[in-house]
Amino acid sequence: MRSFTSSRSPCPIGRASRILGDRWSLLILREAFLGVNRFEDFLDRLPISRAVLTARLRMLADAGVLVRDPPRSKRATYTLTEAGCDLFPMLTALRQWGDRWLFENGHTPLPIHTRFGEDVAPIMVLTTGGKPVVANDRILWDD
Amino acid sequence: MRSFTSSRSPCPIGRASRILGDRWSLLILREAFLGVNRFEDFLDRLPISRAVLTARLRMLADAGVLVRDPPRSKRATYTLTEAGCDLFPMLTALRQWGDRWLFENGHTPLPIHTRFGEDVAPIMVLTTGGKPVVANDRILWDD
DNA sequence: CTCCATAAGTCTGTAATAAAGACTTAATAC
DNA sequence: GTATTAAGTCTTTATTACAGACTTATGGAG
Repeated sequence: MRSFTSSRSPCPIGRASRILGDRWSLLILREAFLGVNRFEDFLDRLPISRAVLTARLRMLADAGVLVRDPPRSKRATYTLTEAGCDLFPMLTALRQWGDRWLFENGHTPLPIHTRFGEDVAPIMVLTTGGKPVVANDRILWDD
Repeated sequence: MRSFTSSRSPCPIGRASRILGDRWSLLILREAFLGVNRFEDFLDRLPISRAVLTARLRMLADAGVLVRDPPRSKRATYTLTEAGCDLFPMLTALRQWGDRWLFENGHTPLPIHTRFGEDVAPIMVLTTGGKPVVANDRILWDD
């Protein structure tokens, strides 16, 4: 029983929203990036019901974001695929946005250290030539 | 009647997912970035019901992503706030991800021209020193 | 090999949210 | 003022979510 058929939208955001646009997918992926990969561990860390977690993990696997191993038995692990790992820039942008706009004044995000000992810089949209692109360059959104 | 009370999660992704983690919010924002700002225009461009669109627009306004003007009468417009515009990097990252992973082989995104005549570059996560950060720098995700 | 503990998943009844579309209200054009 | 239409509400039906008990299968201990 397949719980996900991919969207046929011509728009990448339309397609992506069918995968990520629900109450749990972003949170499941956050946990996956933190290293969580077992069913019961997701269950412990998120206030989600078992049935919905089953459905979401299956959907994310069908969508190619997670891989279930072994594919056909119990006691499986769910880990990020290459496509899943590639959501890292989007999730980081979302995280930065949340830190900027969803906390009371005075909130400072927990310090983030990379293996270089440097903080993560604010994510920017740049042209190939390195010039900043802003939202009201509306042309960007032609579909 | 308020249709949204902000999340108290200590995690910015937890908070953000309460705003963006549903079937319509990302699509409404996509349209908003395209310049759509009237109720009936959103309705024409998305297969959403009137009642749900009413609720979502109110939620997005309560969340500070859109602003409704005038605030208390009909015939209003909904436009992106500064916080809403600041979702541009996240939406762009999502768009790039969708273009990379959600289309059959051979798909090339529609050419995107900025006012500089240059394409948009792939969004990267960098340290303040300009070094690339990758997903399994797991430390990044400590909450 | 058998049995046990437990991870993963299903099932059931109830509650919340969404869909479709008719109906209502109010703002603007004339 | 009246007509038009944009914005929103209401009602019914359908979908999805929830809590929690129950089932199934797997890996380990002996």
